[in-house]
Amino acid sequence: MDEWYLHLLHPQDDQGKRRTALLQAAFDVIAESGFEGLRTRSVAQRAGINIATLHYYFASKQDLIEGLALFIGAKFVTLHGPAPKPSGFPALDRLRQEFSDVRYYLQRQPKMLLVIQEFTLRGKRDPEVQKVVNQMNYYWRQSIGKMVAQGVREGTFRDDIAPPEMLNMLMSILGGTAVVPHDQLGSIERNTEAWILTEKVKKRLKKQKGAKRERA
Amino acid sequence: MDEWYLHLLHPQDDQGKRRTALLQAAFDVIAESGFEGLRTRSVAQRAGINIATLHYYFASKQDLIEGLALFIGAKFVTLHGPAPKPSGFPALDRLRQEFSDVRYYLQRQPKMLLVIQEFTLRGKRDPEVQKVVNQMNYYWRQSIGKMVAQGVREGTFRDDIAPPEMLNMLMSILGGTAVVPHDQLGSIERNTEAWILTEKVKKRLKKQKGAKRERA
DNA sequence: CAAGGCTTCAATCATTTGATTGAATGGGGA
DNA sequence: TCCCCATTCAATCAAATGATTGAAGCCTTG
Repeated sequence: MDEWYLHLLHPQDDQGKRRTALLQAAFDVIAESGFEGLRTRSVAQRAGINIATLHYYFASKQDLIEGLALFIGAKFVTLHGPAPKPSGFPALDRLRQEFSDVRYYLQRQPKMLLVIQEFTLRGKRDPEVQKVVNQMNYYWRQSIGKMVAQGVREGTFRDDIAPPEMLNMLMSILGGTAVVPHDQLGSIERNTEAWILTEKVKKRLKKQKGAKRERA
Repeated sequence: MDEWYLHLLHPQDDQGKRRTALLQAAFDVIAESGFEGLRTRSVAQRAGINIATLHYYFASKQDLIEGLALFIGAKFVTLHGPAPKPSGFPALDRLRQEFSDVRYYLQRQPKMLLVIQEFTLRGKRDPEVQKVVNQMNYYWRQSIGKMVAQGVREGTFRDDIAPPEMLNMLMSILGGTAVVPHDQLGSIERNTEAWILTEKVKKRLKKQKGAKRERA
């Protein structure tokens, strides 16, 4: 996924802004009523625009949906939770960033999560949408794959598990957080760290923590 | 979740059979086109029944959907993958049964998985559907919770992780398998066992495996 | 056989929905 | 100023859609 699409998020001209307003309206409608309740009329009304004008910007409903898919894809790669405090282990920081992102989506962007799920389902019967969904998944998997490689190389992550297997486990754990009560995310994060970090790093972290408590 | 609803799956009389045929047809339509494409006409046609007759069995489309939710809830608790070979550790067998179930759904019942996801999304805006979805999740979580308790009690599962936390991890791992390439499920199962089993049990299993290889 | 009620169906209704049309609007350039 | 063209809109169309109606079919019971 390249970055050519960023203009979608920050349109320059009036034309782009109206397009974006329509996409945002479509996003809201889907978040509220799902694809099941997506009506071109509702989208136009919510954007304060005539239906015919909507069809000026998007030839058909399908066009609107595909435009929204790209819009969401662009947002997905730029939305992040707050960065964790540096721990001295870059790969661990990246892992914590992943959990921070999940937390951010669950708590601050639940609509985004909903709409992504709607698109994931629609992708099963809509090849154009599927493309974008696949890109998002690929991007995410790739990013976690790099983190695993770095963690093992650095000695932050244990090396007795083959990196692709470690990647699978992380994908499953992170992806599954959606089915777990939201207030249990901390528990999952802690246990994931306990599972993935080497003993040496865990000891080092414990020492740091002890020193911090000392100072306080 | 009780078992009073089993009549939904094995109707006795003609009336029940026609009802079930309609539900099955609705299930198929949703699997193919989602709620987005659910039309009473398609359902009736697929069941080879007149639309008015559909409305005789289900007063409204909403009625049909709620009926289908119960139907799926009933199927959910009865569908299982093949039972694993007994390992000598009951809790481990239950864990393997869980993975067997996931594998079964992914490979043999992908439609069921799709439709459950559709209902999960719809539940967000439909309280009646939400009830059934919640029941299914509760049932599943409960079942895994019992397994964890048994595993720790037996000494099959490690005891240095609080059972509720172990439950969270398992839910996340199992729930996340949907986002991982299906052929990686074996890798996840192996690593989950490696994570959850006590050293003693792992050694015992390795010895069994060695003996088996000896005999061969 | 006749009565009564459960079940089915073709036909129809009112509304919703995606899309189009042709006229109006308004700003920029010659 | 006048023209051009991109943009916007009220009005409208044809098809789709959830639901209803009234007649007919069929089985059980007396």
